[in-house]
Parts: sequence; C-alpha cells; structure tokens
Amino acid sequence: MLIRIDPSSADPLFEQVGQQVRALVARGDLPVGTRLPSARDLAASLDVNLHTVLRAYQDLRDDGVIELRRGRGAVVAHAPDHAPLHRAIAAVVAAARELDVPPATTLALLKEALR
Amino acid sequence: MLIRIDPSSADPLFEQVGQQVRALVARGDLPVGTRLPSARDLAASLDVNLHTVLRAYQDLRDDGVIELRRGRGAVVAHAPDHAPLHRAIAAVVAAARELDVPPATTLALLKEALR
DNA sequence: CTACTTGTTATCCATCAACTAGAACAACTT
DNA sequence: AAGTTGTTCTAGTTGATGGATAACAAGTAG
Repeated sequence: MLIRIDPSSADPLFEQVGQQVRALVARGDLPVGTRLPSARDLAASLDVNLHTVLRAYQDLRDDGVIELRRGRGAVVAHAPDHAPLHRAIAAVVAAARELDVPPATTLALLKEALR
Repeated sequence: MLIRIDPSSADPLFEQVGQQVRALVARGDLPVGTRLPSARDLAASLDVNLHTVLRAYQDLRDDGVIELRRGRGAVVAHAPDHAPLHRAIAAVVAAARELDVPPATTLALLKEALR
C-alpha cells in the first residue's frame, strides 16, 4: 500500500487518507476485491489514530468506493475503467497551466461544476 | 454581486467567498477592472465578519486574481479567456457522471494532478 | 465450538483553525 | 478636510480534528 501522509498539510489527515485511496482505486492500482489493510494496521503504519483511518474508510464506503465488513476488513467495491476521466483531467491541468490559472481557481471551478 | 454563502457547509466561509469570486472572474462575469464590494460591505451583506471577507480577498490577491488598495477597494486584476479551461472542465464532469464517479473522487484526482 | 480479527460505537480530552469582536491606523479618493 | 477602505493588532468563542481507551458485534479461521 502506497499511502503517504503529510501531517503538516492543511488537509485533514482522514481526508488525505481518503484521497489517496480514491486515487489508487480510480487509477486501477487496486482492482475490485482487493483487500485494504485493516484500519488498525493502516493506523499503526501511518502513525495515526484508529479513528482517523476509520473515518476515511467510512467516507469511502458512503461513496461506494469500498465495502466494510467486520472480521473481513475493507474491500475495493467499485472500479470501472477510468481512462476517459483521466484523459479529461489531464486536459484540464494542461489548460490551467497554459492559461496560468492558479490551482485554487481550477479546483473552485470544478467544485462548482460538479454540483 | 451574486455571492451566496452556506453557513452549514463543511467548507470554511472565507474559502466559499474566495471560490465564488474565482468562479465569477474565470467565467468572465467580472471583467478586468471591475470593483468588488468593499470588504466591509460584503461582510455586512453576507452577515459575516469583516476579517472573514478580508482573508478571502487576501488569498485572491496572493493568487493574482484581484488587486487591493486602501481607499479604493478590490479590483479584478487578471482575466484571460478561460473558454478552453471551461470546456475541459465540462468534459471532466461529463466523464465523471458517465462513469458514476463520486465528486469527492473526481476532486481528489484533480487535486493530485495539479501538484 | 473457540480464538482471533476487524469494524462499530461510545466517552473523554487536547489542540488548533475558523470566526467573531472591537479598535486603531495608513493610504487612497473625493 | 472628510470619508472610504485595506491593514494590523489584540482577544475571545466555537467547532472540527485527532488522540486515548474501552467495550461490543460480526465475521473469519482453526
């Protein structure tokens, strides 16, 4: 599991964990059915509290990214082919760079467009 | 000024204000040179503290979106033609909807791609 | 069945960012 | 000269974040 956490980041820890897993799943690095490390294990290896990882996992479950079951752990649930999405995102990044649009503005635009 | 705030949102107030202004400027609704309402006025009309608006304005200034001058207020600074960026973003939203990817995942992907 | 693993839930606490409040000040406009 | 507006400062409140601990429920593995 290639999850890294930056304790000094502005983003909350549980959100960082969630974002990393989302990216891994969307990228196809974690096929459907893959078992994620147990919340306790991941918490220990990231040197973070159990509840922090658990909150990330529960957010992911609420979005249908993973399934959670006691005794079995967290399993990747949904993972279609995201290639078109990645191409579209790459195009956005290129356009933003080209136009010298700050990242915060690009994110604000996408955020609004997604509502 | 069409700025609306949702006090119950998870996003901080100052960030919401900033995002709305970013979107307005990028959309071309606020041409270069347009005066934004003074921080005091906007704070009053949003029923928010002066410092909250000021923090949003200063973030925008740091990104070159607006200029701030005492006595004159906030003025839209930079506003190239963002049409290509908007098209790219629309494509991302379409792809995400098509693939049934949750908004949080789409944002996580863009966030990572922008680094 | 038994032991173990793992998510779930609950309580309590510490810290920090966000927000508010009030005030004085500096630069600019009119 | 008067008014406007951003800048800076101090101080307090609130809520989210994160940690520590513990008991519990549902599944797995033997």
